Amino acid sequence: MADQRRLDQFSANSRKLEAEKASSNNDPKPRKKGRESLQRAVVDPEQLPPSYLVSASYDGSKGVASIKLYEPESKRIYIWRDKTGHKPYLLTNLSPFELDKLNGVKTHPSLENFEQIEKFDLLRDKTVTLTKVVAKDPLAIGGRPRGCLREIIPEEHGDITDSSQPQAEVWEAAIKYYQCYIYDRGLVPGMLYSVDNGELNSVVVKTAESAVERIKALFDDASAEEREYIERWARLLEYPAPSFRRVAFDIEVISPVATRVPDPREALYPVVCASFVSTDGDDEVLLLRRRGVRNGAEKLPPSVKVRYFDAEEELLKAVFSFLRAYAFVITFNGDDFDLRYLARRAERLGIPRSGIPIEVGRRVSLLKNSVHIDLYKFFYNRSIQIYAFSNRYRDVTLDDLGKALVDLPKIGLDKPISDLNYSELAHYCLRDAEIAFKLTAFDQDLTMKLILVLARISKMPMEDVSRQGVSRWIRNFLQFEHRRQNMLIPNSSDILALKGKTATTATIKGKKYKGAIVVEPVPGVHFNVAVMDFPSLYPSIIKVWNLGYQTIRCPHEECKRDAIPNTPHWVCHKQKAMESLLIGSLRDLRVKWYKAAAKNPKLQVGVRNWYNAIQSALKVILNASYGVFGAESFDLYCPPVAEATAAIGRHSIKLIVNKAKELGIEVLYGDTDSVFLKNPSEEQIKELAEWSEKELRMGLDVDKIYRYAVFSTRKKNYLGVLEDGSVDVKGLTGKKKHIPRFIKDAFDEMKGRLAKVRSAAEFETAKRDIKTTVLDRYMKLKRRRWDKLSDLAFHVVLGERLEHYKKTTPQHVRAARMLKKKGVELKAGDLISFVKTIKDPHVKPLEMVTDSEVDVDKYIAYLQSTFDQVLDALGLEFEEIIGLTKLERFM
DNA sequence: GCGGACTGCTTACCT
DNA sequence: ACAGGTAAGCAGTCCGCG
Repeated sequence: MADQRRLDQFSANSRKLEAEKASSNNDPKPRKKGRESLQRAVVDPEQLPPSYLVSASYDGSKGVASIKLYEPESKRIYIWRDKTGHKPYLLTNLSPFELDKLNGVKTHPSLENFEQIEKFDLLRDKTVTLTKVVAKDPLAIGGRPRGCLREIIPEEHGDITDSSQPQAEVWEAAIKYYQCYIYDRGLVPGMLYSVDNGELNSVVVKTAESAVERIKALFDDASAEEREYIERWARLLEYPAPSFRRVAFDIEVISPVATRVPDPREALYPVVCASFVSTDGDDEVLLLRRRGVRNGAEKLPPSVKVRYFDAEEELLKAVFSFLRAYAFVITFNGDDFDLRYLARRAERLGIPRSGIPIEVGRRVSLLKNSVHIDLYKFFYNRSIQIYAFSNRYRDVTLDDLGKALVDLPKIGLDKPISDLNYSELAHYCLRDAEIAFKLTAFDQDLTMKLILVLARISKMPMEDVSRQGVSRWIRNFLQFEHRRQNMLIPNSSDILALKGKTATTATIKGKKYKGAIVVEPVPGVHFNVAVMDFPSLYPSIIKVWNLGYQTIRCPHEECKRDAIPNTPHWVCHKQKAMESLLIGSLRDLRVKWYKAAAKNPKLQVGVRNWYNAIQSALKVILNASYGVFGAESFDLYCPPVAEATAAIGRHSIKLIVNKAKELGIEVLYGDTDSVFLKNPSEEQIKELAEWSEKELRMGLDVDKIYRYAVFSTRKKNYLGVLEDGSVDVKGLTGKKKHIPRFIKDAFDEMKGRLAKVRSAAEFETAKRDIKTTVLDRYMKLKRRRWDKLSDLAFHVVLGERLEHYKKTTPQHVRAARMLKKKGVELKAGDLISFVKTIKDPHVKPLEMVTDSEVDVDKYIAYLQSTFDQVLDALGLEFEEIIGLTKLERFM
C-alpha cells in the first residue's frame, strides 16, 4: 500500500501532541481532572497516532462506515468515519441492460448505479462477469423484509422471463455492510491504523520482525504459497496487545416480586445501586437513598468510593459518565439486562437520547463511544468453554466462573435485594463488578487478549467476535480471503447443488455421515502406556489432502482418479483449496511455534503469556474447522468436505493401528486420532512416527505416557496415571458432574489412592483401601447416615423449556415441574437438583425432600454402577466387597 | 396384569 | 447453530404368558 506509514515515524512527543490536538480542549490524562474531562470519544479526528482498530459499524445518520480506534497512549476511543465514498452493493448475473428492465430496481429510491466487474468463480473454476448493484443504504440491499434489492431482482426477473432464460441470482447480498467495508479495504481489526489528514491508513509494524523471521525459518521446506500464508498470519499474530483501559460494572434494581427479575423492556423499578471496578483503580459504588433503608455496619475497603444520590436520574447520569469515560466496558449479561435496563429507565425518567450513551439492539446492547464486552456471551460460547478454558468452569454463571477462574464467588443472599441495607447492597453489587473485572484481568488479561486475537483472525469487530460463535469467525476469515483474491463468495445453495450431499452411513441414527472410529479397549490394568496422536488431525487432513468446497468433487475429469478412501469422492490436484491453505497454515503455526513458545521459559513472561493467548485462540478455531463444513448453518456448508475429512481420519488411524501391530506393539485402545500402545520401546515409537510422516504425510507425536492405565470393556472410559502422579479420568460416571456428592467423594477417594500406586505390587494395598472406601459408603447408605440431603442430589441440566418434553418425562423434568407448581420460574439451561425417593414418581426436588423419603437402594445401585467401571479391571467385585457371597447373590 | 426385551429420549461425556 | 461416537438411565411400548 502506498499510503502506509511507519510506526517509528511517530516520536513519543508528537504522539502526545496529536492526542491533545485531537481531543481539543480535553485533558488526555485521565487521573488529573477525573472522568468528566473525558466525556465523549473524539469523532473524525484529522490526525491520530497508531491506534488499534477495535470495531466497525454502520453510522445510519451519516450513511457511512464508522470505525472505532483505540489509541493506546491516551487509552481512548476515537471514531473515524469513512471518507472514501464506499457504498453497499450486491452482485448479480443480470447485465445492467437487463436490470434496467426491472422497474423495482430502476426506480428504487436508494439505487446508486450499476458497474460491470469480473470475479473468479471457484465452484465453476472460471472467471465470470457480474454486475455490481450499488446502493446508497445497506438496508436497500438486504435486511428489509420487503422491497430490498436482493429480493426484487430475482422476483421481478422471474416475472418477465420464461423458464428457458437463465435465472437471476444475487451474491454477497447478506454480508453485513461493515464487514463488507472491512473486506473491501482489507482492514484487520485488532491491528494498528493511523489517521493522517483525515484518512485511515494501515501502520506497518516493525516491532515483531525478528519473531516473524524466526517463524519463517521453521517453514523452509514449505511451498512458496504456504510460506506466504504463514507469514501473513505471523505478522498479524505477533504484534502485541495494548493495555486495555476498562471498567466492569453491575447494577441492582429493586423489584416488588423477589423471585422475578425486572423486565428490562419495561424498566418499571428504580436502579438502586451501581458498582464500578476499573483498570484505573477508582472503584466506586453509587447508591440511591430510599426511605426506610438503614446503613449497615460493614465497611467497604477504603479504596472504594461510595456516593449517595437522592434522585435516581442523577445516579443514572453518573453511571453514564463512567460508561463514556472508559474505552472498554465489561458486563455480565449487560446485553440483555444492565445496559438495556439503564437505557429504558433513563428514557422513562426523561433523560434525552443524546444523554444516553447506549445503543439498544434486538439482541445486543452496545455503547456509542466505547466497546462493550458482555462476558456472559463470551463464556457461554461452548468452544471457548471447552478449548480455551479446558472446561474449568461448568455453569455460565458469575458465581461458577468467579469460583473456577478467579477464586472469587458471588456473595450469597438470604433475602431479597429490596431488604438489604446500604452496606449489604453495596457489597453484593460491588462483588459482581469485581468478579466481572477479574474475569478479564486474570492471567494478564487473557480474556481481552483472546478477544483481540480472535478479532484479528476472524476480521471481526471485538464486539461481534466476543458474542458470536466459532462458525462466524471461520466464515468471516474465509470471506475476507475471497475478497482479497477477487473471488466470488458463493451462495450456500450453489455449493450444495454442485457438490451434493453425503454418501456414507452414520453409526448414529439421524446423523448425516460416518464419523470417527474408536478402537475396542483391552480391559485390565496396563503399565507403561504411551499415547501417540496426530496433532490437530482434521486440520492436518484438510491441509495435506487439499480439501475445500472448491477442490472436493472438482469439475475436472482427470482429478477423479484422486479418490478419497471409503467414499465416492475425489479431490482436485490442479487448484489449491483456500480452506486448505488458511486452516493448514493456522494449524502449522500452532503446532510448530505457538504451542511450544507459550511454555518456553527462555521467553519473557509477557511474551509467553501473549503466545498462550494466541495458541488458545488457534486451538478454539482449529477444533471447529472441520465441523463447520458439516453444519448446515455454516455459509460454506459442504457435506462432502466434512465427510471426506472424517473418512480420511478413519483411514489414517486404521493404518497406524495396523502398522503398530506389524511392529510388534500391542494397541490397547484408540479414539479418532490416538493410539494407546502397551510398553513400546523407543525404537518402536520412532519407527511408527517416521512411518506416519512418510506414508501419511502427517506427524504422530507421543502425547503422554501413563505409568499405568485402567481400561474396562467400555469405549471412551478409562483412567490413566501419569508419571507425576496426576490422574486422567475419561468418561467414567465418577467424573460426571450430575452425580451426587456422596458418590463422587468416594470416587475421588479411589482416584487419589490409585494415584499413589507405582508398581504392580503396590496395587494390593491400594485394592484393600479401595474396598474400605466402597464398603464405608455402602454402610453409610444402608444405615441412612449422610451429612446433608444435598449430598444425595443429582444435578441435571434442563436442556429445553419445560413445555418441550412431550414424548417422555425424564426425572429431572418431573422434579422441575414440581418446582414450577411451587412458583419457581425455570428455563432451558437451568440446573435441576433432585433426590431419588421411594414413593411413586420416585423423585423429588432437593428443596422439597425429607430424609425418610430417600430411596437408599437406588443410591446403592448407582454407587455400584459407578464403581463397576473401574473395579472389574482391578479384579474386584462390588458385591463381594459389600459382603455378599456368590451364593447369596444368586439367591 | 406383569415382567422382560426392546426402542427412543435425554444428558453427559470423548475426540 | 462446528461434527459424529459412546455410555447410561429412564420412559414408554410390545409381546408373551394356558
